[in-house]
Amino acid sequence: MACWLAKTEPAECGIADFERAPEAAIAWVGVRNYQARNYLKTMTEGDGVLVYHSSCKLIGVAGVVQVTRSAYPDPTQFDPSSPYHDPKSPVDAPRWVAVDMVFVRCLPQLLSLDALRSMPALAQMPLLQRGNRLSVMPVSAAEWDCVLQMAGGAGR
DNA sequence: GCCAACGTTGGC
DNA sequence: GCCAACGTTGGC
Repeated sequence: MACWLAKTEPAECGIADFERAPEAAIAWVGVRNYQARNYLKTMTEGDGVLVYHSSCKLIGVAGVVQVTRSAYPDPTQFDPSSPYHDPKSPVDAPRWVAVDMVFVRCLPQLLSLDALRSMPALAQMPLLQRGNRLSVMPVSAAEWDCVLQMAGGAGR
């Protein structure tokens, strides 16, 4: 199983939205960055994903979800009414992909950005690098364990 | 709302 | 293919 971290604005789609309907898969749409998209394409069913809340009051890792469907064309790219509409994406060769994810758990407490920065074991995470803007990024097994341990939970 | 960082666009 | 302009991200 591979591990990932995905950024989201909780006002739009946060861990609470997954928790609210724990049986329902949510489509992770709207990724419009090529590097992040390429990571999305390599996700497989069962992969774990740390949900990171950004652009909000409580910034940090808030929970864990799991991939239930690997990459498929992101429908919002063809929807003129969607904020993610991409008129330049060819219908016969979709530019952007989505994956489906399902709730696993909320962390007992949010792991703040400061807390993450305080851990030497996490210093290499792209998330913590200066100027980083990647919205989907790989997480090493060691980083994953570190994060969950900090959160007071079990490992993988 | 500010601003640094960085990706994308488009003219040449 | 270069590079300036522009837009977006995201913490503060």
